[in-house]
Amino acid sequence: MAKNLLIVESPAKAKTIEKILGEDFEVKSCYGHIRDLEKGDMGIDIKNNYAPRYIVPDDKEKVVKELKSIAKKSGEVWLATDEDREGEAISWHLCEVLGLDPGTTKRIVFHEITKPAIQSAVTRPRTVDMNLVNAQQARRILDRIVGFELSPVLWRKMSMKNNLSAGRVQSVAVRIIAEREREINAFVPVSSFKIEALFTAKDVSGKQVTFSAEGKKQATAENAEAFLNGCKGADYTVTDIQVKPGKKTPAAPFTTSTLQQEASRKLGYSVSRTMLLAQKLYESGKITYMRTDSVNLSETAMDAITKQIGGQYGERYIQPRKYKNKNESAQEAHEAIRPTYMDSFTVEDADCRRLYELIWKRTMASQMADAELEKTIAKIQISTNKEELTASGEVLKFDGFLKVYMEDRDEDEITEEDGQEGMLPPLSVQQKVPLKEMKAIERFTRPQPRYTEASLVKKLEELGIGRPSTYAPTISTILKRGYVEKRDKEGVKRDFRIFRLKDNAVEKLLEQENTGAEKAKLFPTDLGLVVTDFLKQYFDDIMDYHFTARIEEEFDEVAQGKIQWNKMIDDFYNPFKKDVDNTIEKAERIKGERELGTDPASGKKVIARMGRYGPMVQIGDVNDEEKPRFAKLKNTQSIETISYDEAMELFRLPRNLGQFEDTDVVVNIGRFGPYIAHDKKFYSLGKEYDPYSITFDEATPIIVEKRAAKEERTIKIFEKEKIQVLRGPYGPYIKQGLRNYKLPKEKQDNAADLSLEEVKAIIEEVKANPPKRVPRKKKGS
DNA sequence: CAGTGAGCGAGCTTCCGCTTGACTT
Repeated sequence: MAKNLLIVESPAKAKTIEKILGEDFEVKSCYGHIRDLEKGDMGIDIKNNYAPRYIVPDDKEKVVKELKSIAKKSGEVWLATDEDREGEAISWHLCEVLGLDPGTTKRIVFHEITKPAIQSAVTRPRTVDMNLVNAQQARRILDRIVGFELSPVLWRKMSMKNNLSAGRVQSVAVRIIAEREREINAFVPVSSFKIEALFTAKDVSGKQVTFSAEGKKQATAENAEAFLNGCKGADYTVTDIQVKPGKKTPAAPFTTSTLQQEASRKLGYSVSRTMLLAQKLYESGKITYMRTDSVNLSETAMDAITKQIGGQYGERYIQPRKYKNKNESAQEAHEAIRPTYMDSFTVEDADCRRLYELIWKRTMASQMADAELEKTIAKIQISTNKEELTASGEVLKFDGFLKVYMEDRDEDEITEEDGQEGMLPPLSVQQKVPLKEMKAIERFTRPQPRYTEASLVKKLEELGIGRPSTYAPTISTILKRGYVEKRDKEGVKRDFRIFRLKDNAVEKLLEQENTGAEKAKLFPTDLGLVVTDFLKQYFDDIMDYHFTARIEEEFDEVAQGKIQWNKMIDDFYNPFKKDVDNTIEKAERIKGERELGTDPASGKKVIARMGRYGPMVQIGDVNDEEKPRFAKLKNTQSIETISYDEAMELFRLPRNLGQFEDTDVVVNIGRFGPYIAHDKKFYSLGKEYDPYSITFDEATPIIVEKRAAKEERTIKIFEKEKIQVLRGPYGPYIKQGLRNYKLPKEKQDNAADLSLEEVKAIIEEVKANPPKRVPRKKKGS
């Protein structure tokens, strides 16, 4: 009898399942979605109730062809795609493509790749849930409409020629970054004074040790100084000691987003790097599936984990726990990310190994006992006034899960108290403690930190925007479009005041700290800011942080069969399309203009704005008789923050340094950075030169040197035909216009002897058989 | 490669969500 064909989404999964199911089944993978909306005309027949037009994309034809031929030879076809909206749709598309009846074809689901789960699934097949499929179609069609209607609006209204884009997910992601940047720009730090006293006491072994206590924060320098003066000559007495037990609880096993966050915090991996390494671990059978929003662990996994904990650390460390998802939008088609085998430790590649160890530890910790603490709080009375000081200490009584793993926190979650609590020496009530010194230290409030890739993912997940499979690609998209940049920012020095009480005298000190430094953070570009403002102005609902959550509710209703998907889309489309048409008709071109002041020389306005080639400053108006002056912003500058003085500085270019060999030497910044123009030729300036200050005497040697270097590279020139034979890093080559042509091996040695005819023949030859290139990827990765 | 800063308007770009693949300067 012919084997049955079982189709799953992932090939690695197919292999495992085939082993479990044995002889009766051949298990194949469809590699995710096999059909998508056609690109032309949105792929949707709007007038015909939004009927979708599906095609099999080029890169899926091979898979579909193979599945068709196997299906033909097989007994029954079983569909075992993931149990979520997308998985259900994939099953339906498979029916359509393979000519199966969705009403009778067997559909099975499981949340974990374990023998019992799969064997029991096979005993309870169902059929494709068309309501769920329709919810997916609605999701797909809405995203297509939003993306393919909004993007062209940007093409029309932006002067920049880049292939701009907008969408339900990416545009909100950019908005998050943009708004954080503006919060930071608008932030005014407020200072206050933290009171910190150092005392001495004997520890258990009788040795004198120092411990610290805190007082009430003082709002102003005057208050702080007065407080310290008020403590002169005081005695300090312990009045109360409280000892409280405390505990710490382990974090849930990893999902895609929490793995990305921890790998970023602990290992410094970018989101896409984490996914690449996790993919490798998954393919080599080391971990379970890495694109998941579930924190659930299978029964078999729980057994293996507790067994491992018991063997390695002892029974006391075991505490089995079931975790529940907080996230409402979670679809939980898979397990949490965990090692497939808890007793497996060999991972070859070092980067993979670090990620694997992180996953292993987190998984172990999730089933381990709480850490037990003892927290001590001592109150210390000041004899000269009513205020009191508080000393607190923490002692770990039982390490529990901390033996293995402790989750890191993001910057914005770290409070002032963190890291303060050390050990306290044994103290008793009525004990007098001698003061070493007391300080009032000025501290400033801080704005929220900029987002890292991983903290952006966290935010998106909280808002229910995007899915585990799209977090990394979304970040790539907004970086690639130039809406956002990932970079460091240097901090600035800031003075802060300290008052110190020591030996009954108060003195004032001034110290410096570094503030505002950022590493590998996401910054919006001017393009990102301007596009966000525009979309918010005209498409407020799409840009709303809760838009996705709201339509998800409607998709759920479609999935429950409460509403028709085309009705839902129709309700969305009509008002949306009106907004699109209205915007195209009425909205001005996007300029992001900002007035900076008046140019004293001409009396004309100085403005910063978006130009065709990016952010720029301009003196005068295009409608003036005299043409306006233009200058490009530097990479680190922004329309929003550039000052008048900085703008005027930019107009110092181009600078004419004087005459060399009877022609002008001009310094400017062009498309490819700073350069010297001389005698109709261009010479790039290296980083070591500043175009604003380079002198004539520095510039001329550069011209001479670069000219000589170029001559050395030139083998032969056919002036009339504008063809050059040049010496490059990979050997001699021919250059005609913008294109380069590689010389065939046998002609490389005597390139200088080439005739015009030979050169032309080579060009024709290369043109006829162009060297194969790596195909351009559609999405950044 | 390097002036520009808007627009002739040929024909093109673009979305989100599933999955992995692969050959060349």
